[in-house]
Amino acid sequence: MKLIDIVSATPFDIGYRIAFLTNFLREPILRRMEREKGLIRPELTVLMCLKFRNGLNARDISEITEQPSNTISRAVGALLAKGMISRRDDREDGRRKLLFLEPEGERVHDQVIAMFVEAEDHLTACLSPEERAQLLLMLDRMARDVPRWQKLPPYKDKHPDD
Amino acid sequence: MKLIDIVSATPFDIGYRIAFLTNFLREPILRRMEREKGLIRPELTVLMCLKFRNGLNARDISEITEQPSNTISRAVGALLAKGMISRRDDREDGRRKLLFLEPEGERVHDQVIAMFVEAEDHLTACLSPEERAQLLLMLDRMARDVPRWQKLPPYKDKHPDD
DNA sequence: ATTATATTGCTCCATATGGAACGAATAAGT
DNA sequence: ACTTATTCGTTCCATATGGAGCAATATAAT
Repeated sequence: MKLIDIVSATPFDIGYRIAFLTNFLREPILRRMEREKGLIRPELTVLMCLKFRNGLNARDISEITEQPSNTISRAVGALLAKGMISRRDDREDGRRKLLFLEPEGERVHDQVIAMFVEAEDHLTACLSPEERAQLLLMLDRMARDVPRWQKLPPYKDKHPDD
Repeated sequence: MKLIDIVSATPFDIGYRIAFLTNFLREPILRRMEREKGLIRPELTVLMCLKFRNGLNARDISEITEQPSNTISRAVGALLAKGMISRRDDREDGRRKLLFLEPEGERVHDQVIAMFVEAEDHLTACLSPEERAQLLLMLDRMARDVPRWQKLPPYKDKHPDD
């Protein structure tokens, strides 16, 4: 018996398959990143944010990624110690410390991203180019729709105290 | 700035969006399950496996879900203590201990699944019925294709020692 | 000015999780 | 029969992670 059979038997077809794919796509790579590059997950999160926009502070990254501030704080400390990012005070607000991607950080970032790109090729190998484009459109629409339902009151429990 | 903008800027469109959706779909529910039902994730894993097929042993569940055996062992112990599952020795092999879902376990399982079903409705609200069906087909094909590339030698590192 | 409130980044602590290894039970080889 | 190898479940240990709260700084109110 395979896990996919259990997945198929559940009444949340799409969500479970998406979670299933995430598990087998992302986990091995992150595990390997931890082992070979010595980076933990929030550290990659920070690198990706800074790669996208340099000069953010820890609070920005925490809010964008919806990760706890202490998690980001730890990651920033580790990346600083490794010389992968640098930090300087914001002249306009002494509380803020601006973060910048250093060459070493960008190098490692790009290496990890390359692993994900390779995995993506495997993942989508069974799709035609048209299907792939269509899938991307649908996923993008769903992703951009997340904020609409994410902030709804927490999903109601249909059986509170049975 | 939103996280989805960073997602869009990466060269692994589909995989990242899938991981993004998984994060915002699954994490809040699992967090809530831990808080309100007192179940941790591997415990739900065990319940789902037994709901699908009663009488598995811990090793079966470990192999099906590709979770470490100690993780499953802990979850089984916790579920036994709560009376959510039961266990009896296999007459044919004294090492194996067969696991069975108890009514209390099934009740909690169904409650958690109901949360996922509700989230799935939110997730797919932006799709037409035809799109939804098509998405499901593609996701299913990709999920069933995972074993093909999963067991390939670990993804090559394109920049080993730059 | 002075007090109250908000924000930033961090540390302490509890816990979830995975890797390694171990004892018990079984199977395989000779 | 006896030794060796394998399998099952478990415990020990290291670590990643999140929640709560704290000190420093900045802003607002009076």
